[in-house]
Amino acid sequence: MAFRLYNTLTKQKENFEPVTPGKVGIYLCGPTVYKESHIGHVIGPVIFDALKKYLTYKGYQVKFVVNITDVDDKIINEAKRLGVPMKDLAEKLTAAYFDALDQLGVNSIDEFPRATEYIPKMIELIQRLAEKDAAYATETGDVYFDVTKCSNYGKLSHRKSDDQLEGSRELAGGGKRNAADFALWKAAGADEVGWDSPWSRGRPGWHIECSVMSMALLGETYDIHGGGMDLIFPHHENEIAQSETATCKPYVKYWLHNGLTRIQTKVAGGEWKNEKMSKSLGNIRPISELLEAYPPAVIRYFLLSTHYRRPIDFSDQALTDAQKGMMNIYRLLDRVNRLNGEDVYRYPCDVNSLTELAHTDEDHALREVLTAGQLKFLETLDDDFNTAGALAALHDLATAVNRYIDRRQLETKPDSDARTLALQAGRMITTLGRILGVFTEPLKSADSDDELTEKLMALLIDLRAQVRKDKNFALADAIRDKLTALGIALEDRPEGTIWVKM
RNA sequence: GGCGGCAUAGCCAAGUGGCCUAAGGCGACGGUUUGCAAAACCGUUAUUCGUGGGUUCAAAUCCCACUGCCGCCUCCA
Repeated sequence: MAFRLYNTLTKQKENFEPVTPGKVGIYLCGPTVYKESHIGHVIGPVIFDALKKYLTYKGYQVKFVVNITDVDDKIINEAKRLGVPMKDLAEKLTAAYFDALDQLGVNSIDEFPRATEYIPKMIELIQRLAEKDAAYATETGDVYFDVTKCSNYGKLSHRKSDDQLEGSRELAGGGKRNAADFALWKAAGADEVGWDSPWSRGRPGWHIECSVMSMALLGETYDIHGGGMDLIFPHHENEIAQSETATCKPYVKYWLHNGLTRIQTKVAGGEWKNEKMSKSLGNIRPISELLEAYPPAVIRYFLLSTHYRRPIDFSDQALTDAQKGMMNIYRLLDRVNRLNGEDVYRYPCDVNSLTELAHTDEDHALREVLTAGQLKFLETLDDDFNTAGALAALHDLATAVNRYIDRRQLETKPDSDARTLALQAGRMITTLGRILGVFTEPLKSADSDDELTEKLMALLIDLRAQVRKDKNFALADAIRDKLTALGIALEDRPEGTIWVKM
Protein backbone atom coordinates (compact mmCIF):
# COMPACT_ATOMS: atom_id res chain seq x y z
CA MET A 1 0.00 0.00 0.00
CA ALA A 2 1.16 3.46 -0.77
CA PHE A 3 1.90 5.92 1.99
CA ARG A 4 -0.96 8.38 2.29
CA LEU A 5 -1.11 11.66 4.17
CA TYR A 6 -3.95 14.06 4.82
CA ASN A 7 -3.17 17.39 3.16
CA THR A 8 -4.84 20.46 4.66
CA LEU A 9 -4.47 22.18 1.30
CA THR A 10 -6.66 19.67 -0.56
CA LYS A 11 -8.64 18.45 2.46
CA GLN A 12 -8.03 14.83 1.57
CA LYS A 13 -5.60 11.98 1.93
CA GLU A 14 -3.09 11.90 -0.89
CA ASN A 15 -0.45 9.41 -1.96
CA PHE A 16 2.88 10.70 -0.77
CA GLU A 17 5.30 11.45 -3.59
CA PRO A 18 8.19 13.74 -2.76
CA VAL A 19 9.16 16.61 -5.01
CA THR A 20 12.51 14.94 -5.63
CA PRO A 21 12.33 11.15 -5.74
CA GLY A 22 13.97 9.56 -2.72
CA LYS A 23 14.38 12.81 -0.82
CA VAL A 24 12.06 14.52 1.63
CA GLY A 25 12.21 17.96 3.20
CA ILE A 26 10.20 18.61 6.36
CA TYR A 27 9.77 21.98 8.04
CA LEU A 28 7.97 22.27 11.35
CA CYS A 29 7.03 25.55 13.01
CA GLY A 30 8.96 25.69 16.24
CA PRO A 31 8.50 27.90 19.28
CA THR A 32 8.67 31.61 19.75
CA VAL A 33 10.95 31.64 22.74
CA TYR A 34 9.47 34.16 25.13
CA LYS A 35 8.04 31.87 27.84
CA GLU A 36 8.80 28.37 28.98
CA SER A 37 7.66 25.66 26.58
CA HIS A 38 4.49 23.81 27.37
CA ILE A 39 3.22 20.40 26.36
CA GLY A 40 1.73 21.72 23.14
CA HIS A 41 5.15 22.76 21.93
CA VAL A 42 6.50 19.24 22.00
CA ILE A 43 3.64 17.40 20.36
CA GLY A 44 4.70 18.62 16.90
CA PRO A 45 8.35 17.68 17.37
CA VAL A 46 7.42 14.24 18.71
CA ILE A 47 5.01 13.53 15.86
CA PHE A 48 7.29 14.80 13.12
CA ASP A 49 10.32 13.13 14.67
CA ALA A 50 8.40 9.86 14.48
CA LEU A 51 7.33 10.71 10.94
CA LYS A 52 10.92 11.34 9.88
CA LYS A 53 11.98 8.05 11.45
CA TYR A 54 9.23 6.28 9.53
CA LEU A 55 10.14 7.92 6.23
CA THR A 56 13.77 7.07 6.86
CA TYR A 57 12.76 3.47 7.52
CA LYS A 58 10.95 3.53 4.19
CA GLY A 59 14.19 4.47 2.51
CA TYR A 60 13.85 8.21 2.03
CA GLN A 61 16.65 10.60 2.71
CA VAL A 62 14.96 13.11 4.98
CA LYS A 63 16.01 16.60 6.03
CA PHE A 64 14.04 17.87 9.01
CA VAL A 65 14.13 21.54 10.02
CA VAL A 66 12.56 23.20 13.06
CA ASN A 67 12.86 26.94 13.49
CA ILE A 68 13.47 28.95 16.61
CA THR A 69 11.79 32.34 16.43
CA ASP A 70 14.07 34.39 18.63
CA VAL A 71 12.94 37.89 17.69
CA ASP A 72 9.37 39.03 18.10
CA ASP A 73 7.28 41.62 19.92
CA LYS A 74 6.43 39.19 22.68
CA ILE A 75 10.06 38.36 23.38
CA ILE A 76 10.94 42.04 23.42
CA ASN A 77 8.14 42.78 25.88
CA GLU A 78 8.95 39.85 28.13
CA ALA A 79 12.64 40.74 28.17
CA LYS A 80 11.73 44.33 29.06
CA ARG A 81 9.52 43.09 31.87
CA LEU A 82 12.30 40.92 33.25
CA GLY A 83 14.95 43.54 32.62
CA VAL A 84 17.22 41.23 30.66
CA PRO A 85 18.56 41.45 27.10
CA MET A 86 16.27 39.80 24.55
CA LYS A 87 19.06 37.55 23.38
CA ASP A 88 19.71 36.15 26.85
CA LEU A 89 16.05 35.38 27.39
CA ALA A 90 15.76 33.68 24.01
CA GLU A 91 18.88 31.62 24.54
CA LYS A 92 17.83 30.45 27.97
CA LEU A 93 14.42 29.34 26.75
CA THR A 94 15.86 27.73 23.64
CA ALA A 95 18.20 25.66 25.79
CA ALA A 96 15.27 24.51 27.93
CA TYR A 97 13.34 23.59 24.77
CA PHE A 98 16.26 21.54 23.48
CA ASP A 99 16.53 19.77 26.80
CA ALA A 100 12.86 18.77 26.67
CA LEU A 101 13.20 17.48 23.10
CA ASP A 102 16.26 15.51 24.09
CA GLN A 103 14.46 13.84 26.97
CA LEU A 104 11.53 12.97 24.73
CA GLY A 105 13.79 11.19 22.28
CA VAL A 106 13.36 13.81 19.57
CA ASN A 107 16.78 13.36 18.01
CA SER A 108 16.18 13.51 14.27
CA ILE A 109 15.99 17.26 13.71
CA ASP A 110 18.79 18.25 11.36
CA GLU A 111 18.72 22.01 11.74
CA PHE A 112 17.34 24.59 14.14
CA PRO A 113 17.66 27.87 12.24
CA ARG A 114 17.19 31.01 14.32
CA ALA A 115 15.29 33.96 12.96
CA THR A 116 18.01 36.42 13.99
CA GLU A 117 20.51 34.59 11.79
CA TYR A 118 18.42 35.10 8.66
CA ILE A 119 17.62 38.81 8.77
CA PRO A 120 19.52 39.67 5.55
CA LYS A 121 17.70 36.90 3.69
CA MET A 122 14.39 38.18 5.01
CA ILE A 123 15.17 41.65 3.75
CA GLU A 124 16.01 40.10 0.37
CA LEU A 125 12.67 38.36 0.18
CA ILE A 126 10.79 41.50 1.14
CA GLN A 127 12.66 43.34 -1.59
CA ARG A 128 11.62 40.72 -4.11
CA LEU A 129 8.04 41.29 -3.05
CA ALA A 130 8.44 45.05 -3.21
CA GLU A 131 9.73 44.77 -6.78
CA LYS A 132 6.50 43.01 -7.66
CA ASP A 133 4.52 45.70 -5.87
CA ALA A 134 3.26 43.05 -3.45
CA ALA A 135 4.99 44.75 -0.54
CA TYR A 136 4.72 48.39 0.36
CA ALA A 137 6.19 50.58 3.06
CA THR A 138 4.20 53.01 5.18
CA GLU A 139 5.32 56.42 6.35
CA THR A 140 6.36 54.97 9.71
CA GLY A 141 8.73 52.48 8.09
CA ASP A 142 6.57 49.41 8.45
CA VAL A 143 6.27 47.12 5.43
CA TYR A 144 3.12 45.21 4.61
CA PHE A 145 2.21 42.43 2.22
CA ASP A 146 -0.66 43.36 -0.09
CA VAL A 147 -2.97 40.35 -0.07
CA THR A 148 -4.76 41.49 -3.21
CA LYS A 149 -1.54 40.70 -5.12
CA CYS A 150 -1.96 37.05 -4.26
CA SER A 151 -4.83 35.77 -6.36
CA ASN A 152 -5.48 32.63 -4.38
CA TYR A 153 -5.06 34.07 -0.91
CA GLY A 154 -7.03 31.85 1.44
CA LYS A 155 -6.44 28.57 -0.37
CA LEU A 156 -5.04 26.78 2.68
CA SER A 157 -7.51 27.92 5.30
CA HIS A 158 -10.30 27.78 2.72
CA ARG A 159 -11.69 31.15 3.54
CA LYS A 160 -12.25 34.26 1.52
CA SER A 161 -10.69 37.23 3.19
CA ASP A 162 -13.68 39.46 2.49
CA ASP A 163 -15.93 37.25 4.60
CA GLN A 164 -13.69 37.50 7.59
CA LEU A 165 -13.27 41.14 8.01
CA GLU A 166 -16.70 42.29 9.02
CA GLY A 167 -15.95 44.18 12.18
CA SER A 168 -13.52 41.64 13.52
CA ARG A 169 -10.08 43.03 12.89
CA GLU A 170 -8.59 46.23 14.11
CA LEU A 171 -6.42 48.05 11.65
CA ALA A 172 -3.44 48.06 13.95
CA GLY A 173 -0.49 50.00 12.67
CA GLY A 174 -2.50 52.06 10.25
CA GLY A 175 -1.48 52.81 6.70
CA LYS A 176 -2.54 49.44 5.39
CA ARG A 177 -4.03 49.15 1.94
CA ASN A 178 -6.28 46.26 2.91
CA ALA A 179 -7.41 45.13 6.30
CA ALA A 180 -6.00 41.64 5.73
CA ASP A 181 -2.52 42.88 4.83
CA PHE A 182 0.10 41.63 7.25
CA ALA A 183 3.42 43.01 8.41
CA LEU A 184 6.62 41.88 6.73
CA TRP A 185 8.77 44.39 8.58
CA LYS A 186 8.16 46.51 11.65
CA ALA A 187 10.02 49.69 12.51
CA ALA A 188 11.73 49.46 15.89
CA GLY A 189 11.36 51.85 18.78
CA ALA A 190 14.46 53.75 19.82
CA ASP A 191 15.25 51.45 22.73
CA GLU A 192 14.40 48.22 20.91
CA VAL A 193 16.56 45.76 19.04
CA GLY A 194 16.65 46.45 15.35
CA TRP A 195 18.41 45.77 12.10
CA ASP A 196 19.00 48.26 9.32
CA SER A 197 16.87 47.83 6.24
CA PRO A 198 15.94 49.91 3.19
CA TRP A 199 12.74 50.95 4.97
CA SER A 200 13.67 51.52 8.60
CA ARG A 201 15.73 50.20 11.44
CA GLY A 202 13.42 47.44 12.55
CA ARG A 203 12.65 43.78 12.91
CA PRO A 204 10.88 41.17 10.81
CA GLY A 205 7.16 40.53 10.97
CA TRP A 206 5.96 37.23 12.29
CA HIS A 207 5.54 35.06 9.19
CA ILE A 208 8.52 36.00 7.09
CA GLU A 209 11.09 33.97 9.04
CA CYS A 210 9.43 30.65 8.28
CA SER A 211 9.26 31.33 4.55
CA VAL A 212 12.86 32.44 4.40
CA MET A 213 14.43 29.80 6.58
CA SER A 214 12.51 26.88 5.15
CA MET A 215 13.25 27.87 1.56
CA ALA A 216 16.89 28.55 2.40
CA LEU A 217 17.35 25.07 3.85
CA LEU A 218 14.88 22.98 1.88
CA GLY A 219 14.44 24.78 -1.44
CA GLU A 220 11.73 27.02 -2.84
CA THR A 221 9.39 24.05 -3.23
CA TYR A 222 9.59 21.38 -0.58
CA ASP A 223 7.56 18.44 0.65
CA ILE A 224 6.09 18.74 4.10
CA HIS A 225 5.29 21.71 6.30
CA GLY A 226 3.81 21.00 9.70
CA GLY A 227 2.47 22.80 12.71
CA GLY A 228 -0.45 23.04 15.06
CA MET A 229 -3.95 23.52 13.65
CA ASP A 230 -4.02 27.01 15.12
CA LEU A 231 -1.33 28.07 12.67
CA ILE A 232 -3.34 27.38 9.52
CA PHE A 233 -4.64 30.92 9.59
CA PRO A 234 -3.10 33.37 9.41
CA HIS A 235 0.46 32.08 9.81
CA HIS A 236 0.65 29.39 7.15
CA GLU A 237 -1.73 31.18 4.82
CA ASN A 238 0.57 34.17 4.93
CA GLU A 239 3.66 32.05 4.44
CA ILE A 240 2.14 30.67 1.26
CA ALA A 241 1.13 34.12 0.05
CA GLN A 242 4.50 35.76 0.52
CA SER A 243 6.53 32.75 -0.66
CA GLU A 244 4.57 31.94 -3.79
CA THR A 245 4.20 35.59 -4.75
CA ALA A 246 7.97 35.96 -4.51
CA THR A 247 9.03 32.75 -6.24
CA CYS A 248 6.08 32.06 -8.56
CA LYS A 249 6.50 28.42 -7.55
CA PRO A 250 4.43 26.16 -5.35
CA TYR A 251 5.77 26.60 -1.82
CA VAL A 252 4.89 23.34 -0.06
CA LYS A 253 3.40 20.12 -1.38
CA TYR A 254 1.87 18.64 1.78
CA TRP A 255 0.55 20.69 4.67
CA LEU A 256 0.18 18.63 7.85
CA HIS A 257 -1.50 19.98 10.97
CA ASN A 258 -1.64 18.32 14.32
CA GLY A 259 -4.53 18.65 16.78
CA LEU A 260 -4.12 20.96 19.72
CA THR A 261 -3.40 19.97 23.26
CA ARG A 262 -6.28 20.55 25.57
CA ILE A 263 -6.31 20.79 29.28
CA GLN A 264 -8.96 21.19 31.91
CA THR A 265 -9.47 24.81 32.82
CA LYS A 266 -11.66 26.22 35.53
CA VAL A 267 -13.91 28.83 34.00
CA ALA A 268 -15.94 31.54 35.64
CA GLY A 269 -18.76 29.90 37.57
CA GLY A 270 -16.47 27.18 38.89
CA GLU A 271 -17.06 24.69 36.10
CA TRP A 272 -14.33 22.76 34.36
CA LYS A 273 -13.95 22.42 30.68
CA ASN A 274 -11.35 21.18 28.24
CA GLU A 275 -9.81 23.86 26.15
CA LYS A 276 -6.72 24.63 24.20
CA MET A 277 -3.63 25.07 26.20
CA SER A 278 -2.05 28.38 25.33
CA LYS A 279 0.08 31.04 26.84
CA SER A 280 -2.57 33.69 26.45
CA LEU A 281 -5.23 31.62 28.22
CA GLY A 282 -2.85 31.18 31.10
CA ASN A 283 -3.60 27.49 31.45
CA ILE A 284 -0.25 26.14 30.40
CA ARG A 285 1.46 23.21 31.97
CA PRO A 286 5.18 23.60 31.44
CA ILE A 287 6.83 20.63 29.82
CA SER A 288 9.54 20.67 32.49
CA GLU A 289 6.96 20.01 35.19
CA LEU A 290 5.59 17.06 33.27
CA LEU A 291 9.00 15.58 32.58
CA GLU A 292 9.64 15.50 36.29
CA ALA A 293 6.36 13.77 37.04
CA TYR A 294 6.44 11.11 34.33
CA PRO A 295 9.14 9.20 32.49
CA PRO A 296 9.63 11.01 29.16
CA ALA A 297 9.01 7.76 27.31
CA VAL A 298 5.49 7.73 28.75
CA ILE A 299 4.77 11.21 27.44
CA ARG A 300 6.06 10.24 24.01
CA TYR A 301 3.96 7.08 24.02
CA PHE A 302 0.91 9.04 25.14
CA LEU A 303 1.30 11.58 22.37
CA LEU A 304 1.60 8.84 19.78
CA SER A 305 -1.34 6.86 21.15
CA THR A 306 -3.80 9.31 19.58
CA HIS A 307 -3.96 10.05 15.89
CA TYR A 308 -1.96 13.22 15.25
CA ARG A 309 -4.85 15.21 13.77
CA ARG A 310 -7.05 14.81 16.83
CA PRO A 311 -6.90 17.11 19.80
CA ILE A 312 -5.41 15.40 22.81
CA ASP A 313 -6.60 15.98 26.35
CA PHE A 314 -3.91 16.02 28.97
CA SER A 315 -4.69 14.84 32.47
CA ASP A 316 -2.91 12.86 35.11
CA GLN A 317 -5.48 10.13 34.66
CA ALA A 318 -4.75 9.89 30.94
CA LEU A 319 -0.98 9.77 31.49
CA THR A 320 -1.25 7.20 34.24
CA ASP A 321 -3.43 4.98 32.06
CA ALA A 322 -0.98 5.33 29.19
CA GLN A 323 1.88 4.40 31.45
CA LYS A 324 0.07 1.29 32.64
CA GLY A 325 -0.58 0.21 29.09
CA MET A 326 2.97 0.86 28.10
CA MET A 327 4.25 -1.15 31.05
CA ASN A 328 2.61 -4.27 29.62
CA ILE A 329 5.05 -4.19 26.75
CA TYR A 330 8.05 -3.27 28.88
CA ARG A 331 7.27 -6.20 31.20
CA LEU A 332 7.19 -8.58 28.26
CA LEU A 333 10.53 -7.24 27.02
CA ASP A 334 12.01 -7.69 30.50
CA ARG A 335 10.62 -11.19 30.52
CA VAL A 336 12.39 -12.27 27.35
CA ASN A 337 15.57 -10.63 28.61
CA ARG A 338 15.46 -12.71 31.79
CA LEU A 339 14.76 -15.79 29.75
CA ASN A 340 17.84 -15.34 27.61
CA GLY A 341 20.20 -13.23 29.65
CA GLU A 342 20.26 -11.05 26.56
CA ASP A 343 19.44 -7.47 25.66
CA VAL A 344 16.27 -7.34 23.60
CA TYR A 345 16.84 -3.66 22.82
CA ARG A 346 20.32 -3.99 21.45
CA TYR A 347 19.87 -5.79 18.16
CA PRO A 348 17.06 -5.78 15.61
CA CYS A 349 14.93 -8.81 14.93
CA ASP A 350 16.64 -11.36 12.71
CA VAL A 351 13.70 -12.29 10.52
CA ASN A 352 15.41 -15.27 8.92
CA SER A 353 16.04 -16.85 12.29
CA LEU A 354 12.30 -16.89 12.95
CA THR A 355 11.95 -19.58 10.31
CA GLU A 356 15.09 -21.45 11.32
CA LEU A 357 14.13 -21.62 14.97
CA ALA A 358 10.50 -22.63 14.47
CA HIS A 359 10.01 -26.38 14.97
CA THR A 360 6.70 -27.04 16.70
CA ASP A 361 3.21 -25.92 15.67
CA GLU A 362 3.32 -23.42 18.50
CA ASP A 363 6.55 -21.99 17.11
CA HIS A 364 5.14 -21.66 13.62
CA ALA A 365 1.99 -20.06 14.96
CA LEU A 366 4.07 -17.44 16.77
CA ARG A 367 6.06 -16.78 13.64
CA GLU A 368 2.88 -16.17 11.70
CA VAL A 369 1.51 -13.81 14.33
CA LEU A 370 4.75 -11.86 14.22
CA THR A 371 4.62 -11.51 10.46
CA ALA A 372 0.99 -10.46 10.55
CA GLY A 373 1.66 -7.98 13.35
CA GLN A 374 4.54 -6.43 11.47
CA LEU A 375 2.36 -6.05 8.41
CA LYS A 376 -0.45 -4.50 10.43
CA PHE A 377 1.96 -2.08 12.08
CA LEU A 378 3.35 -0.86 8.77
CA GLU A 379 0.07 -0.76 6.89
CA THR A 380 -1.55 1.22 9.67
CA LEU A 381 1.21 3.81 9.54
CA ASP A 382 0.86 4.02 5.78
CA ASP A 383 -2.68 5.27 6.24
CA ASP A 384 -2.12 8.88 7.25
CA PHE A 385 0.52 7.95 9.82
CA ASN A 386 -1.86 6.28 12.24
CA THR A 387 0.47 5.81 15.18
CA ALA A 388 -2.39 4.88 17.50
CA GLY A 389 -3.26 1.88 15.37
CA ALA A 390 0.40 0.94 15.07
CA LEU A 391 0.85 0.90 18.84
CA ALA A 392 -2.18 -1.38 19.09
CA ALA A 393 -0.34 -3.82 16.81
CA LEU A 394 2.56 -3.84 19.27
CA HIS A 395 0.18 -4.78 22.08
CA ASP A 396 -1.12 -7.65 19.99
CA LEU A 397 2.43 -8.86 19.54
CA ALA A 398 3.25 -8.58 23.23
CA THR A 399 0.22 -10.67 24.11
CA ALA A 400 1.22 -13.29 21.55
CA VAL A 401 4.74 -13.57 22.93
CA ASN A 402 3.52 -13.82 26.52
CA ARG A 403 1.12 -16.52 25.46
CA TYR A 404 3.92 -18.36 23.71
CA ILE A 405 6.19 -18.26 26.74
CA ASP A 406 3.34 -19.52 28.92
CA ARG A 407 2.28 -22.35 26.60
CA ARG A 408 5.82 -23.53 25.98
CA GLN A 409 6.58 -23.12 29.69
CA LEU A 410 9.88 -21.55 28.77
CA GLU A 411 10.54 -20.23 32.27
CA THR A 412 10.78 -23.73 33.71
CA LYS A 413 11.90 -25.77 30.71
CA PRO A 414 15.15 -24.78 29.09
CA ASP A 415 14.56 -25.05 25.38
CA SER A 416 17.28 -23.02 23.82
CA ASP A 417 15.74 -22.61 20.36
CA ALA A 418 12.34 -21.68 21.77
CA ARG A 419 13.88 -19.15 24.13
CA THR A 420 15.81 -17.62 21.27
CA LEU A 421 12.62 -17.51 19.25
CA ALA A 422 10.97 -15.61 22.11
CA LEU A 423 13.91 -13.22 22.14
CA GLN A 424 13.60 -12.64 18.41
CA ALA A 425 9.88 -12.08 18.89
CA GLY A 426 10.68 -9.47 21.53
CA ARG A 427 13.09 -7.92 19.08
CA MET A 428 10.32 -7.70 16.52
CA ILE A 429 8.54 -5.40 18.99
CA THR A 430 11.59 -3.24 19.68
CA THR A 431 12.48 -3.16 16.00
CA LEU A 432 9.04 -1.87 15.07
CA GLY A 433 8.90 0.41 18.10
CA ARG A 434 12.20 1.97 17.11
CA ILE A 435 10.58 3.17 13.87
CA LEU A 436 8.46 5.49 16.03
CA GLY A 437 11.09 6.05 18.69
CA VAL A 438 9.36 3.99 21.36
CA PHE A 439 10.65 0.95 23.28
CA THR A 440 14.19 1.81 22.31
CA GLU A 441 15.62 1.19 25.78
CA PRO A 442 14.49 0.07 29.24
CA LEU A 443 12.09 2.48 30.92
CA LYS A 444 13.93 4.90 33.13
CA SER A 445 12.02 5.98 36.18
CA ALA A 446 12.06 9.60 37.20
CA ASP A 447 14.25 8.83 40.21
CA SER A 448 16.95 6.33 39.48
CA ASP A 449 18.00 3.71 41.97
CA ASP A 450 21.36 3.76 43.58
CA GLU A 451 23.56 0.80 44.24
CA LEU A 452 22.64 0.65 47.91
CA THR A 453 18.97 0.22 47.09
CA GLU A 454 19.82 -2.65 44.78
CA LYS A 455 21.84 -4.36 47.50
CA LEU A 456 19.21 -3.83 50.19
CA MET A 457 16.49 -5.20 47.95
CA ALA A 458 18.61 -8.24 47.16
CA LEU A 459 19.09 -8.76 50.87
CA LEU A 460 15.38 -8.51 51.65
CA ILE A 461 14.44 -10.84 48.84
CA ASP A 462 17.03 -13.33 50.02
CA LEU A 463 15.75 -13.27 53.60
CA ARG A 464 12.19 -13.62 52.43
CA ALA A 465 13.14 -16.63 50.30
CA GLN A 466 14.54 -18.26 53.44
CA VAL A 467 11.38 -17.76 55.50
CA ARG A 468 9.25 -18.97 52.59
CA LYS A 469 11.34 -22.08 52.44
CA ASP A 470 10.59 -22.58 56.13
CA LYS A 471 6.89 -22.09 55.32
CA ASN A 472 6.74 -18.99 57.50
CA PHE A 473 4.29 -17.38 55.10
CA ALA A 474 3.02 -14.88 57.62
CA LEU A 475 6.43 -13.24 57.83
CA ALA A 476 7.04 -13.55 54.09
CA ASP A 477 3.75 -11.86 53.34
CA ALA A 478 4.41 -9.16 55.91
CA ILE A 479 7.66 -8.29 54.15
CA ARG A 480 5.85 -8.16 50.82
CA ASP A 481 2.96 -6.09 52.16
CA LYS A 482 5.26 -3.57 53.77
CA LEU A 483 7.21 -3.19 50.56
CA THR A 484 3.94 -2.72 48.70
CA ALA A 485 3.14 0.11 51.09
CA LEU A 486 6.46 1.66 50.10
CA GLY A 487 5.56 1.39 46.43
CA ILE A 488 7.60 -1.68 45.63
CA ALA A 489 5.96 -4.77 44.18
CA LEU A 490 7.46 -8.23 44.53
CA GLU A 491 6.80 -10.88 41.93
CA ASP A 492 7.59 -14.49 42.78
CA ARG A 493 8.48 -15.95 39.41
CA PRO A 494 9.62 -19.43 38.47
CA GLU A 495 13.20 -18.18 38.12
CA GLY A 496 13.14 -16.24 41.37
CA THR A 497 11.70 -13.11 42.91
CA ILE A 498 11.95 -9.78 41.15
CA TRP A 499 11.01 -6.34 42.39
CA VAL A 500 9.58 -3.40 40.53
CA LYS A 501 8.66 0.09 41.55
CA MET A 502 5.02 0.90 41.02
C1' G B 1 -21.59 37.33 12.57
C1' G B 2 -18.19 34.25 9.01
C1' C B 3 -15.24 29.65 8.43
C1' G B 4 -13.61 24.81 10.00
C1' G B 5 -13.20 20.34 13.07
C1' C B 6 -15.11 16.69 16.33
C1' A B 7 -19.18 13.40 18.69
C1' U B 8 -17.49 5.32 18.84
C1' A B 9 -18.38 0.95 25.51
C1' G B 10 -17.61 3.18 32.68
C1' C B 11 -13.01 6.06 30.77
C1' C B 12 -9.12 6.77 26.72
C1' A B 13 -9.03 5.51 21.59
C1' A B 14 -8.55 3.02 16.20
C1' G B 15 -11.74 2.26 12.22
C1' U B 16 -14.45 6.85 7.54
C1' G B 17 -19.03 2.53 2.02
C1' G B 18 -19.12 -4.48 2.32
C1' C B 19 -13.17 -8.29 5.81
C1' C B 20 -17.25 -4.11 11.56
C1' U B 21 -22.61 -8.77 15.14
C1' A B 22 -16.43 -2.23 15.64
C1' A B 23 -8.83 -2.83 16.98
C1' G B 24 -5.86 -1.62 21.17
C1' G B 25 -5.27 0.47 26.22
C1' C B 26 -7.26 1.62 31.30
C1' G B 27 -10.99 -0.14 34.64
C1' A B 28 -14.44 -4.12 36.21
C1' C B 29 -16.01 -9.26 36.72
C1' G B 30 -15.17 -14.72 36.27
C1' G B 31 -11.40 -18.78 35.36
C1' U B 32 -6.16 -21.00 34.91
C1' U B 33 -1.62 -20.41 37.59
C1' U B 34 0.33 -19.30 42.80
C1' G B 35 1.31 -21.39 49.79
C1' C B 36 -1.37 -16.60 49.21
C1' A B 37 -0.33 -12.63 46.04
C1' A B 38 1.86 -10.17 41.87
C1' A B 39 2.79 -10.94 36.84
C1' A B 40 1.04 -13.75 32.69
C1' C B 41 -2.70 -16.40 30.03
C1' C B 42 -8.09 -17.59 28.85
C1' G B 43 -13.09 -15.63 28.95
C1' U B 44 -17.01 -11.72 29.78
C1' U B 45 -17.66 -6.25 29.51
C1' A B 46 -20.79 -1.48 22.28
C1' U B 47 -26.00 -6.31 17.53
C1' U B 48 -23.92 -0.75 18.08
C1' C B 49 -21.08 4.08 16.55
C1' G B 50 -24.61 12.19 19.52
C1' U B 51 -30.28 12.71 17.73
C1' G B 52 -33.78 12.55 13.61
C1' G B 53 -34.39 11.82 8.48
C1' G B 54 -32.41 10.36 3.54
C1' U B 55 -29.15 7.90 -0.43
C1' U B 56 -27.52 2.69 -1.34
C1' C B 57 -28.28 -4.24 -2.56
C1' A B 58 -25.01 -2.58 1.71
C1' A B 59 -23.55 3.22 6.27
C1' A B 60 -20.06 4.13 12.41
C1' U B 61 -18.39 5.42 7.46
C1' C B 62 -22.02 9.37 2.08
C1' C B 63 -26.09 13.53 2.14
C1' C B 64 -29.54 16.86 4.97
C1' A B 65 -31.36 18.85 9.55
C1' C B 66 -30.81 19.26 14.73
C1' U B 67 -28.05 19.08 19.51
C1' G B 68 -23.47 19.40 22.13
C1' C B 69 -18.23 20.33 22.45
C1' C B 70 -13.75 22.47 20.36
C1' G B 71 -10.82 25.64 17.20
C1' C B 72 -9.83 29.82 13.75
C1' C B 73 -11.24 34.93 12.12
C1' U B 74 -6.17 39.15 17.41
C1' C B 75 -0.88 36.43 19.76
C1' C B 76 -0.59 31.01 19.68
C1' A B 77 2.59 24.53 18.53
